[in-house]
Amino acid sequence: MGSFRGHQRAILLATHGQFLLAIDNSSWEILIIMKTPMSERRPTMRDVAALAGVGIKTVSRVVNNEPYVTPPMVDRVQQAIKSLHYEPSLAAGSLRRSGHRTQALGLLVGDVANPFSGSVNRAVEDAAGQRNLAVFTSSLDDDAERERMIVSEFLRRRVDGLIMTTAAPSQSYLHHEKERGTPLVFIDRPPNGIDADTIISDNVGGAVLATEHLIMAGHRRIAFLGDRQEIFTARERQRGFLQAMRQAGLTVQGWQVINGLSDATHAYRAVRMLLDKDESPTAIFSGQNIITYGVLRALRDCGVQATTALIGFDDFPMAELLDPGITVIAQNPRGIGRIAVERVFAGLDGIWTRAITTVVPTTLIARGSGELRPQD
Amino acid sequence: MGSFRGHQRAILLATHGQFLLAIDNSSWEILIIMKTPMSERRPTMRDVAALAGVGIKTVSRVVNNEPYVTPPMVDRVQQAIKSLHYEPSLAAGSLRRSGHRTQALGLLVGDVANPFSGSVNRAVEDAAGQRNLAVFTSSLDDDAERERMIVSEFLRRRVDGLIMTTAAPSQSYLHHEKERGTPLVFIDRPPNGIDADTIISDNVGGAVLATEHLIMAGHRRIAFLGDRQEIFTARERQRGFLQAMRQAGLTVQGWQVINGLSDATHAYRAVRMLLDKDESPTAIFSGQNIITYGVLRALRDCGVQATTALIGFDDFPMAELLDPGITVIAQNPRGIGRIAVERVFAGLDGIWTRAITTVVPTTLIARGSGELRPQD
DNA sequence: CTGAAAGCGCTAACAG
DNA sequence: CTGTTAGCGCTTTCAG
Repeated sequence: MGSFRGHQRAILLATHGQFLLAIDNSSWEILIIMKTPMSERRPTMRDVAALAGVGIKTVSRVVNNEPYVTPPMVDRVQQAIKSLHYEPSLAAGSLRRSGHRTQALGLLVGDVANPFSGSVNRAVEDAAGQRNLAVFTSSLDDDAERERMIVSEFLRRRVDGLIMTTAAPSQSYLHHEKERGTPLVFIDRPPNGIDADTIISDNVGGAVLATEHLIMAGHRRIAFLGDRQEIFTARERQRGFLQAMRQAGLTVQGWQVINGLSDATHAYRAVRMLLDKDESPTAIFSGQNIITYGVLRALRDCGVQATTALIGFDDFPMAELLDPGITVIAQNPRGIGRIAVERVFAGLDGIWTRAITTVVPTTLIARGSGELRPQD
Repeated sequence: MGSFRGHQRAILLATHGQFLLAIDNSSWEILIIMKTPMSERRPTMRDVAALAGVGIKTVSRVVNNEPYVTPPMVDRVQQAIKSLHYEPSLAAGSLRRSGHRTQALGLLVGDVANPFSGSVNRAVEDAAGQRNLAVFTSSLDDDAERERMIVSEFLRRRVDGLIMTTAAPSQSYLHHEKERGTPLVFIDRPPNGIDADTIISDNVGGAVLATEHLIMAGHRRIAFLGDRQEIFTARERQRGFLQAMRQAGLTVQGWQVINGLSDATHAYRAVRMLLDKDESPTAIFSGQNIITYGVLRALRDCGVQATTALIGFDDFPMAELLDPGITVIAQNPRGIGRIAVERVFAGLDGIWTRAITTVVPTTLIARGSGELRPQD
C-alpha cells in the first residue's frame, strides 16, 4: 500500500517489467502505471548523439577522451551530455570492449565489520580507485559454503580480479578461472589445491618475537591460547611459539598450549581454568584479537591484570589506553591490501610470473603488559 | 620485466587487446603472446548450447530456473554447464532484461575502516545478499568532491540503488537519478536540496540522555566537545546538549562548548586547555568516537581519568575494559544498514511513498565513567 | 515445450 | 577527423 502518482491510497497488485498493476481503493479504478515515465527514460549514447547532431561514435570518442575530435564537436557533445544528465553505461561498454574488463574487483574478507578486514578493505579501495576500479566486498564468516557462493556471484559479475581470504578446505575450483586469466590473489591465508599469488603476515616470526620477548622478561611458564587448528594463521602462530620455547631450551607442557578457541567466551573460560591451577602461567600469549579480548576480561575479573604478562597477536584500538597498555604483535592490513592490488594490476597488465608469496612483516609494539616481570 | 610462457626474462613492450608484445632479452626474439589461449576462452551460453545440442534459449531457461523444460533437457544442459565451468554473465543479461537491473547496490560510508561504517557495511551486505544483490562500497572521507566522483562511478555501473552518507553541501545533483526511479537512501546525515528516504540516529535524544545523566550525577560544569559545525550530527548533538542544560536551568558559558574538533589531536589539546583553567569542568560529553579517544588520552595524561566524568557519543570496542569503563551513547549501525536496504527494496518493488525519515533510537550504556560524581 | 530472430548500449573495425 | 556497420552475451518476442 502506498501512493502512486496522485492516487492517495493505492494497493499494489503486481509488477511486470517496467509496469505495475495497482488498484485505487477509493475509486476502485485499476491502474497500470509505468515505473519510469518514458520522458525520464535513461538517456543513451544515441540520445546524446541525436541532441548534439553528431554520430554515435563521436559521442563515444568524447566520453572516452579519444583524440582526433575537433574542439567545437567536443563542446557540442559535452553540452548534450550535461543537459541530458547522461552517464555512460560501463557494463554495455565492457561487453563489447576487447578484454571485457568490468573495472570491478571482488574482495572476500573474514568480516567487513572487524577492524583487520576493514583496514584491508580500505587499502584495497584506495589502491583500486587509482585505476578507477570499484570493489565488491563480501564477508566469509569462515564459512566454506559462503566462499563458494560469493566467488560464483563475483565471477558472474565478471570481476577483473579476485582478492580473497579462504574458508573452504580447497580452492582448486578456481583453477579454470585462473587459466582464463583472471588475476587471483589470496590474502591472510594461503590457498590449497591451486598455485596463486599470496600475501600473508609473518605469523611465525611474530609469534617468535612475542615469545622471546616474554622469555627475556624472565617468564618460563608461558601459556599460548590459539584459534581452531584448521585455520592457517592459528597453526603458524602456535608453531612460532613452540619454536621459540624450544630454542630457549624450555620444555612446553600440555597445559601450556590451548587451542580451538573460536570466540571470546571460550578464551575467557580457558584463562579462568588456567588461573585456577596450582602452577598457573606468569605470562600469556594470545594468538588472536578476539581471544585477547576474552583474556583481558578474565585477567581483570581475577584481579591479575597488573601482574600477569600478556602479548596479543594483532593490534586493536584502545590497546594503549588500557592499564597496563597491551603489548601486541601488529600486522599490517593496509600493506596487505595494497600489495594484493599491486599483484592484481600486474596480472591485468599481462605481467605473468610464477605465483609469488609475499610475507608482510609483523612488529612488536611494547605498551606495558608484555613487559611485566614474573611475580615469584 | 617478468617471465612469459617459458621465456625466462622478457620485457613487456606493449599490450593491445588480448595480445601482448614483448621482447626476449637473451635471444632478442620478438614475442606476440595471447593473454588467454583461445582454448580457454570463457564459455558463453552459445558454447553450452552447442555442447548440449540444444538451442541457446533452452540454456537460458535452465540458467534462470524457468519452468517448461523437460527434466532430461535440464540434465543435459546442466552437464554441459558443469563440464565447461560456465558462469552466466550477469551484465550481459541485465543489459537486455527489462528494467536493466544489475543486482548491485552502491554504498557510500564515511570510511570502511572505521567501526561504525564497518557495521553499517556488514548489515547492508547481509540484507542485500538475501536478494542476491552485491554491494559496491566506497569511503567518502568527508570530501565533497569524492562524493560526486563516487556517485558518478556508481551510476555508470547502473547500481539498482544507492545508500549513502553525505559530504557535499547539496545532493540536488541526484534529482534526475531519483526521477529515473533509482532508489536513493541517505544514512547518518540527511540530504540537502533533494527529498529522499533518510535513516539517522536520534542524535538530539542521545545527547539529551547523556547530558541529563551527567546532571543527575551532580555535575554542573559540563563541557561539550564536538566535531565541525558543517556536519549535521555534530550540530544535532550540540543542540541536544544545550537543550538539556537549559531544561535543567543551567546556564552554559562560552568555554563549555568547544567545537570544530576534527581529530583526536585537536580533542586532546582542547581537554588539556580545559583542565588548565581555574574553573575546569567536572564532566565531559564527547560528541564523537575519535574525540572520545583524544579526551581519554588527555584525562589519563593529566591523571584525572578516575575523577572526571565522561560520556562519549558512539560506542567503541574495549570501552568496558578501560578503567573506569566508558559510558557511551550507543548508536545502532546495523539497524541503520538494515533499514536502509529495506527502503531500497521497497523502491525496487515499485512501492512509492513520499520520502520517509527514520530515526533510529540511541541508548545509554553505563559503564562507570559517566557515573563518577563531581569532586568538589 | 523449444528455437530463431531481434536488439539492450556500447565499442571495434573499417570506410569515407 | 567523422560516421556506418556488425556484434559483445544475453533476454525478449514470437513462431513453430
